[in-house]
Amino acid sequence: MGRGKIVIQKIDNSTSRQVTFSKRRKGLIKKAKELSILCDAEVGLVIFSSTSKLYEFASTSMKAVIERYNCLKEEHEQLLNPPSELKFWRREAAVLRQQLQSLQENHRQLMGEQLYGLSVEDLQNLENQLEMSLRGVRLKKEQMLTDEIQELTQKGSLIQKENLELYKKISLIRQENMELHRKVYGTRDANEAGGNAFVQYGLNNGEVSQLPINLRLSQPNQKL
Amino acid sequence: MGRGKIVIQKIDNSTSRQVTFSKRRKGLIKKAKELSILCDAEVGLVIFSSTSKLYEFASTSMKAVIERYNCLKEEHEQLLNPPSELKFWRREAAVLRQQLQSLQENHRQLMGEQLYGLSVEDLQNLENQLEMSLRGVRLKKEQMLTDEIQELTQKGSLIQKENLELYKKISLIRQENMELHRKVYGTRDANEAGGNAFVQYGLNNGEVSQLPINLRLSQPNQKL
DNA sequence: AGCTATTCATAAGC
DNA sequence: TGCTTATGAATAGCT
Repeated sequence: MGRGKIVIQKIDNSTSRQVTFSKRRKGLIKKAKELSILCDAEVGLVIFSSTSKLYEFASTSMKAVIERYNCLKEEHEQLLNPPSELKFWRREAAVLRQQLQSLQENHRQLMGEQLYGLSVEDLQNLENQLEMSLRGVRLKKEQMLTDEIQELTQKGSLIQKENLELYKKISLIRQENMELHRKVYGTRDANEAGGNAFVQYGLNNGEVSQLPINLRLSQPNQKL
Repeated sequence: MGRGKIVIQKIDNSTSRQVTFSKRRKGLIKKAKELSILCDAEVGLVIFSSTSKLYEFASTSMKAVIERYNCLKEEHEQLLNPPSELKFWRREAAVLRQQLQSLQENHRQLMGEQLYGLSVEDLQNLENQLEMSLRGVRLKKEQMLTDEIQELTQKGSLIQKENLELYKKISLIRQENMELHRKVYGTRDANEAGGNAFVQYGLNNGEVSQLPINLRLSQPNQKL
């Protein structure tokens, strides 16, 4: 019924499909309504579009139709009725509460509390568990500290290298400076004005170069 | 669409109504099916005849359609039905589930697992906690062992006392026996028939009296 | 249950 | 989305 015959299969063109859906949905609901009136029938119609939009028609009310339907097919009632859903959530809460309590007791025992009901064997197991956990935690901590130390050591040695370079540069510049002095003031004493500052910076060159070694020393002593 | 136009109202003639119901019902279901196929929609259709006979069509399954329908409606109704016990229990379950998850994470860390997100400080705290727990558990275990040992020691010394009493009795009875022997057989040797049994039981009197001391010795060495 | 005249729904186009 | 129109489908009333 239309300008041309169509085959009943999914309409490829999305727009066309949307238009057809709109038209036919309207027609279907109209016919459902007519049937219910003409023939004194109770009709319920639910339509979900491909975009999940809901359209519905019910001659009485959808709730009544579904309930009547469920009454006839008593199997489903469990998940669909509000009272049974209430039951479900109550049970769910009870189960969760029990799990929580059990875990809390376990937790308290792991924290060294509430040990009254335990046998010596239970206590021994708990002790073993705690020792194992402790070992794991210590291992992890050590690993992290070791990593950090390694990183610091690397950074330290890098900085040390940089320092050495800087010292070399300073020494070069100082030499250059002294030569310039000599050229400017003749062969007289060069340590007068510009020289002092350099001497202070470069005073204890050997001491600074030992710093990275100190950093390395703290690494291997961490084990317990 | 028929030989004549009809008004949409309940058909009086029962037979005619029955016929129309049959025809239109078939048509309605056909159109519902076509809509679901053409437009990729999920459709559910329930029809109760005036004689309460059920006819149904569902593109997927009626159960799925009704569940989907209820899911959508529940979200809507939640805002309209504030004082719902259902709502309460759902929230309760959600809260409990969250608590449980939090505790589970904590628990796993206490068990030395899942330490990936923790800082060195966290790990140190965890280690301290575990050490404290371990101390508590060991203390409790020791206490129980000490108690048990004390009890055993008490029982042992009680039994030892009882033994001593028994030895005294035996010794008395033996003397009495020997005297009786003397009276019966004259001044001759008394260690012949009846005497042997007693001698075997009482042979090493001094050794038995040292047993309770052994029990006591094991008590103070338990600490670690 | 079949038939057919008639009405209706709707595909295509704008 | 709405309106129009040609056309096929649905079906009212009859047999």
